[in-house]
Amino acid sequence: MEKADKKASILEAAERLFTELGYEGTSTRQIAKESGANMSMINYYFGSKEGVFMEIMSKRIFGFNDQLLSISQDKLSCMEKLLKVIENYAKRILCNPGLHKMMHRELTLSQRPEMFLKVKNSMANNLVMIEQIIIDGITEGSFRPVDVRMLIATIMGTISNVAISPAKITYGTTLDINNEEDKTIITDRLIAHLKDLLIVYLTPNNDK
Amino acid sequence: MEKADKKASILEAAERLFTELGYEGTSTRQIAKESGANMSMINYYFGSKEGVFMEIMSKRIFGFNDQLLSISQDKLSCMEKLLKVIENYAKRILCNPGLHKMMHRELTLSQRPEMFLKVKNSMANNLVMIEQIIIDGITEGSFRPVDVRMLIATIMGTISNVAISPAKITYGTTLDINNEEDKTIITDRLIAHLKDLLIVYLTPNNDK
DNA sequence: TTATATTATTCAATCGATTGATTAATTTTG
DNA sequence: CAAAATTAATCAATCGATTGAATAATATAA
Repeated sequence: MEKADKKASILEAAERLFTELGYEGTSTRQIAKESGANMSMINYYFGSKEGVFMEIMSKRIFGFNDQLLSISQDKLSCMEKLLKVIENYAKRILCNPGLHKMMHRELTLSQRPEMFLKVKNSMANNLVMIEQIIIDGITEGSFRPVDVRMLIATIMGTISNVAISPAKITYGTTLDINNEEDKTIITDRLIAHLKDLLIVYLTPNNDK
Repeated sequence: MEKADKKASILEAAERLFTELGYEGTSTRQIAKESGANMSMINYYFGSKEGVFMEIMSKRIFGFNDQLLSISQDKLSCMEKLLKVIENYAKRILCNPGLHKMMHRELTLSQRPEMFLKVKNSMANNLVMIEQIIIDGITEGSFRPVDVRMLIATIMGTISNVAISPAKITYGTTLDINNEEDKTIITDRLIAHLKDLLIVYLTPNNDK
């Protein structure tokens, strides 16, 4: 096996194990076994177990932020911007729920400060961008005045909840987010719901 | 130190450590050290490390379900029921965010099936009760027809997001959920937001 | 009550197993 | 050949758990 293959297979196995069992719950021996590599190869390529973890998370988180930025600069109405950003955000999280689970766990642990900061900053980036769109909408009068931070908690919380909750709990009866076909259905349903919710909630009331 | 004290101090230290460092990230030696107990006392009282964990979670989860049931049987309108249930649910989660973090982590791990089931069932219980209230409201025409499961994801996701997200990320600038005074403010703000959101979103549109 | 038996609690010491990491030797590659 | 890649063997440290003995508390018997 060539170098690139072995390195990739370690990352692949490690990501799957970290996702399922958590960082502490995964041993380097498991990673080696599942990837078909010798234990020493982990330290040879990544320096340490934490090095593998950092590489996985860094690679995944990278690009997670830049993509949304362009949308917020498009010539669209605030509502169009908001819906588009959320759609992208939801798709990106649901296409890899395992990573989101991992990020969420890191966010609730005080074990690895460096990783905590990385995840926190990644999330904060998305937050401020969404915040700015909503504030703009309220300022120009196209949005009702609302508790912006709490609304963002609703947006991110909804997406997160769908991504994390066990199959068959969140969504109807038989859908399973781990099934590729169902995943598309769930994603569309989530986006449709968020659009409906935000349009109804943010559109100023004409009755008054 | 008397028996009850020692047993309690082990549980107390363990809960704090499990919350901060996760189950795998906490060693029995740490628990013993922080609680001032001998290591073997952990096994003497709880059988194993997992026994301590189960006891903590069981005690906390117990009662989390029954309390909401009475509300759903009160003589209230669907909207009043829904808002009351959510208020109770939010308060209960925010009064102990650490426990919620722990439950959430267990929900994303496939390490301890028994614990996973316990947490899952606890959440599912709350879910079906909220679901029934919303379905009733839609059936009798006092609620708009909506994607019920997705709306529940929004409700639970919002509360969860506020409970889990690091201080100063979710809510404004200086509020910290670990500060007892701020916690009240945040809880009230969250409840007010959810009430506003649900009333606006679920109230049938008179324009049409 | 007092002496004895039983049970519950606490302790230091240590168990075998596993952890992440390193070494030195070997193979593969260019 | 030399450099890079891979291996088996091993390291000290720590893991959760158990041991047997000592102490404290309680119950029983006289």
